[in-house]
Amino acid sequence: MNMKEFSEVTGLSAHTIRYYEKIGLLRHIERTKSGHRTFSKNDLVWIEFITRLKQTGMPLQQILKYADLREKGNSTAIARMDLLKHHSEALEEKLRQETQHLKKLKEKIEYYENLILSQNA
Amino acid sequence: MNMKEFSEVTGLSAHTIRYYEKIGLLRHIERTKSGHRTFSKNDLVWIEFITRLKQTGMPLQQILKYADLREKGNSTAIARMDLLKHHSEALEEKLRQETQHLKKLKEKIEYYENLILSQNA
DNA sequence: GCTTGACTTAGAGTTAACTCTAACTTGTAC
DNA sequence: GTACAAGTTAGAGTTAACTCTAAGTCAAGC
Repeated sequence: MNMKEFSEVTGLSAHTIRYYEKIGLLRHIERTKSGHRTFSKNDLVWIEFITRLKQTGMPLQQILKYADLREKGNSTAIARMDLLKHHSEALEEKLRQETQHLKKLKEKIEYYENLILSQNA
Repeated sequence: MNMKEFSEVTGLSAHTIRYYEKIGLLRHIERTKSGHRTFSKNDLVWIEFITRLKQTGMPLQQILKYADLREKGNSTAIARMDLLKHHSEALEEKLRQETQHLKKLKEKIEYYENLILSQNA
């Protein structure tokens, strides 16, 4: 898969993909003999995982730590699992808070609805 | 309420509070004759609302739009309600996605748990 | 073989949201 | 009345995560 295609399927710009490689989120990307990147199915799976972590609010620095552990092989399985466990707990807490915020927002919307009804009465 | 107290109850630094005033998120903050800010109960309610919007991912620019509408009085009630409705819909969608992400994360954690069990067997 | 679009790099620029600094003034506890 | 903590301003600096630029090389269709 060339850069264009990879960019399209991941939804990330070529700039962003190169940036991710530069900071070490993507590693060992194959190259053609002329120097162009060639992305594999594995690269795709990995970047989708990165995207998932990112979309749940994990900063790239911490994703990088996961990438470092992954690089070191099987012996780091427990450390990686711990990292994911912490993150999923934080995410659960965030979900609880956001749910609470949503409820309050809806109450405020309802307040506006009543206000507007009474203005038109 | 002076700056120190307001900072403590809101959990925001004095720097951040002044910054919020500078960009127009906080307006008409009273001053003592010597120039020190004095925050009211109203200011507190308003900043808690700002914080809620912020914590659900609304950028300050958009919160500022809400503040502008609020400034203009009752005639903007519908516009403000619309803004909140859009945001609460976006938030609902975000919650759905995060819930999905959480599920996948937990699956991955379970995968690690099994892996580690089999390594120790 | 030439055009046009895609690719490469190093490094500069941008944006949001703070965060800090310097230089100074005010308030409060002894 | 003197420390010292807390307040003020304008403006500079920081951080994360891109995003773009310049200057060039490569690939594919005609």
